[in-house]
Amino acid sequence: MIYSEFKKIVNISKEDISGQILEQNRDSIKVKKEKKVIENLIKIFDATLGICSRKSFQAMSIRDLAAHSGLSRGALYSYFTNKEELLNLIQMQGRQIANRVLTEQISCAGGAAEKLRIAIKTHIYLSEAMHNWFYFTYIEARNLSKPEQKKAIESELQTEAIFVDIITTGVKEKVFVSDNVILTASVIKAMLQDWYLKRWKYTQRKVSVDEYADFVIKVTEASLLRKK
Amino acid sequence: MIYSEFKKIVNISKEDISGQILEQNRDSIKVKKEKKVIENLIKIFDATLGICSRKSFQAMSIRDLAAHSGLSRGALYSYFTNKEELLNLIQMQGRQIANRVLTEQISCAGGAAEKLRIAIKTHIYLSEAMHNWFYFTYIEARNLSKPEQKKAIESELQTEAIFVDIITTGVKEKVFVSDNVILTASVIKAMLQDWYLKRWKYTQRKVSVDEYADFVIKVTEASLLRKK
DNA sequence: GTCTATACATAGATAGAC
DNA sequence: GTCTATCTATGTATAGAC
Repeated sequence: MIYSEFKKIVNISKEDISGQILEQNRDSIKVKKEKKVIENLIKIFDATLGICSRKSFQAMSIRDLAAHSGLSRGALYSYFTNKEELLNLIQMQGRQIANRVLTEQISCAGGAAEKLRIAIKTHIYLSEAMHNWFYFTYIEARNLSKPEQKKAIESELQTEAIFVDIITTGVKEKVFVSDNVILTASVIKAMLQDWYLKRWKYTQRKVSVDEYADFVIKVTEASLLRKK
Repeated sequence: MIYSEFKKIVNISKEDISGQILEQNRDSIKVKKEKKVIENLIKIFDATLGICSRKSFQAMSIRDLAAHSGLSRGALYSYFTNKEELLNLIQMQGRQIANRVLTEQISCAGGAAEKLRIAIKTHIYLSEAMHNWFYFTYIEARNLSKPEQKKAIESELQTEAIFVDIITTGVKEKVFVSDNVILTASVIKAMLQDWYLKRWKYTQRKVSVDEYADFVIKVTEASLLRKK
């Protein structure tokens, strides 16, 4: 799999999902023409993520968003009932895309060792293609309402569970050795996360996506693979 | 070194540093009695960090802070000229304590392998003892002014450089093998950071500080130590 | 469906009493 | 040194015109 191809898949999902978002939020979205809604939702999401890569969601005013999205303040409120709901919509959208792509990709793989490599690579590719969203989700999670925070945590744990499963299978198949599967999965997640939390650092140092992914795979395998 | 002893060291530094903060900010602190200043600065810092473990700095109003610190709104402005400056003060204080403790502890160690183990353990102990501050610093870094952001980045890179140095020495001494020292240091930092960014997860799973530290050391050594 | 104008709330900062 | 009262700015949300 090559990164450029991977990016196309994500873009397709992006439009699919905007339709789904509409379905799931018919009540709070007042505009009726489906085409218009999808078109404007994408504008709104992109503008929000763009602004919030530089400042916090709270620091972004509706005035900001109106200016960057091209819609007026009044019009914006036809797509969400209040600012908090916008925050929820974005989180929902991102989780859905990420989840779909990740599970799709992993299902193709064969043995545990290959599955692990693909899971790592896909996750890093995903966070590269949807960098703004990954960053936004992590950094704004604490400003969600309690029930939405719960969903975010579930999603985080679900991703971790994918790695726990792969490693557990690998241990059973005797290709991996690990005395603490959960902690292993945790630190893998930590390394994956660094790619989108500290992107400025890697960009500055000209570390490529593939270089980083391969390195994480190497470190992981050094600790998991049976020594000969 | 045991965690409980370690915590005492940090508390001593906390008072020392409040004095230093006063020295460095004579111009913006209007209150003259040194004892009062130190006493109230500690109140203000603790209250801020406490509130900001639950919501963002921006979401914390001066009214919130007044209520939690025990000082009135008016009085607070005797200790900083505006809210942004308070943010800077806290970052400064934290960086100074962390930096001092980390360099002190590492200087005691012998060979590269031991130095690496102590550096990892100290960093995790530190972020445990000063959890609120570490979390706050990371999460609020993006809301700093450009020059203050630069200082934060320098501090981050400086910590990473400590690990780069240790590993480089180890490679020269032929106790470590690494074809990419900088990436190795980066992923070590990523694992260290997870301890304070995802503390809820580790608390929930009853993973102790020492267990986590030992695990990070194990993973690191699996990738760095020469295979026999 | 989208805009402009505006009501209403909240937060930062200051002035002057104690 | 600290407090209360208050000014001013900014931001969310809505109402009604187009």
